[in-house]
Amino acid sequence: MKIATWNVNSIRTRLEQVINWLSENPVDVLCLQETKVIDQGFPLNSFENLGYHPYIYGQKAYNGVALISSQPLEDVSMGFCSVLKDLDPTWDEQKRVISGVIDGVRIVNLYVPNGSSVGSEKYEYKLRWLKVLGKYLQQLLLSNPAISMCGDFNIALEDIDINDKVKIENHIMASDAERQALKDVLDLGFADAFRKFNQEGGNYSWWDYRTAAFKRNLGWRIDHHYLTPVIYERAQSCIIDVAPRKLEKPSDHTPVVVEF
Amino acid sequence: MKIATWNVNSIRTRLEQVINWLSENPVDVLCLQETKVIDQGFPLNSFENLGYHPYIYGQKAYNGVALISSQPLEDVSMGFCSVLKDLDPTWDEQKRVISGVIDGVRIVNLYVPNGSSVGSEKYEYKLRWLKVLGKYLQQLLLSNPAISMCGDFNIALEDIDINDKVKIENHIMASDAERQALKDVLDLGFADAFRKFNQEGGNYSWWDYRTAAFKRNLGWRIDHHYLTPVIYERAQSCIIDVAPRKLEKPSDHTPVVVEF
DNA sequence: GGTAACGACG
DNA sequence: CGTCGTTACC
Repeated sequence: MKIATWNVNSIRTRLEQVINWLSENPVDVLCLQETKVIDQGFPLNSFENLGYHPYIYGQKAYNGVALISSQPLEDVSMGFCSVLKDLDPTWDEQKRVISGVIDGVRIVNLYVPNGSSVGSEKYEYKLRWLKVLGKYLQQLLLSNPAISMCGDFNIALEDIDINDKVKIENHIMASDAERQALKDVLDLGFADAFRKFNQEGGNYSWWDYRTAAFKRNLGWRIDHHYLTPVIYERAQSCIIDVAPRKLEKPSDHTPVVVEF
Repeated sequence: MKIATWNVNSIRTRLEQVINWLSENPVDVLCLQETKVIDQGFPLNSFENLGYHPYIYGQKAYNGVALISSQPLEDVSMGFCSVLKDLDPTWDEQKRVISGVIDGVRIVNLYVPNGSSVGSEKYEYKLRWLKVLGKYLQQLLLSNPAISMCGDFNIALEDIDINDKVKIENHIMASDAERQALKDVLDLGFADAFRKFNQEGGNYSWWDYRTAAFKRNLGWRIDHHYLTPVIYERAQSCIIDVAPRKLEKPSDHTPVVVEF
């Protein structure tokens, strides 16, 4: 099974690129982040015409996630609150979580808050959000131990996931508290699929639009696939496909594909 | 001599199309309207690299005209006021007029105000602007009887210049007062080059972006070449080149080329 | 429908 | 740098 994650930074702006990529890179599920469109504006037809089944969870201007599945998904759920019944419903105001089951595997697609800068209001929200994510996954694990979680985590777990031109010290996406919050989540039983196959630095999935970061390969590896043991054991590859980032008017992120 | 007029609706957005067109359609002078950029932002190099001499007169966001000449122009003048010394300088706040001499022929490039709707403040401005234009041309004619005036006139002089789906009655760009104001100007000795060669309707130079007007050929002929007798007599052709309007992300206007 | 400017966000 | 939302203009 092939699962791809791609923060497309607006599905409407990137539609042609996404459709082209998907045509040449068929996957079982394509997990999109930052679709940046309300559900009525999502280009469902483009994916249906390719034979895919889109499941969308969007909002105006910001955030927004989607699952583009080769076959109908089971038990699709949008947001945290449909899984965590007692959770404050404001946690679902930002559309950052969508999940569904394919061939017995639960796919969880996340757009983790960026956090703006260390110590900011948004940073605190990011940390709290990761705590909620932990509870959400605990709940999901109760009914299904086979989870493939992916998305834009907006966190580089290790220093080798970041180009060395960056002053990592207290940098957003690299601060200790963020990393620890993510590690706490992963301690539920998730392992990084990419690191099963590759121990090298210099592998990035995101390059800032500013300062010509891509041309200078000043990137970050912040888009991940995290797998629970039953899935991790059978994982065969995890590849960052840099090609889409080279196109005209690209997303700042590029797809990452895991096969298991 | 070949003179082209083209309202490009932003030279920065349309640069590639304009350069491609000019490469395949060399002219002596290309007259641009709605460049929509201040002079520091005008892509001079792109034209210079093609061997042309650009003369620009732009402003922020709106209006803006330019002469792109195959050879250096003489006696280039920007705006009304440099010709009409006693004119209120506010007439040059909107950049709509540029002129220069090539091979003894004065080229006048205009972006006539649109006028918004009949009876509006902007409509009155359009009528007053055309009166000033008349005085401007009178002054120019004193020193040179050979004038080739072109541009986006935002006026369809005859009903056959407008598709018949439009209710012409008091429509902006077709009202009696506008037509009369333009006719008063033309009475100084200008004749419509296009009508020397073509008496048919259905020939348009502008199609509204809205309502799929181009696909349905619901256009207007509002981009004109008006020639004084010495030039008009030797005119050999006047062609509307519809091709650029068929491209992706086109201007709403297409080039009109006169040869004399 | 498609320009541009501006401010917010990343 | 490059999204979006807004406003203004055509």
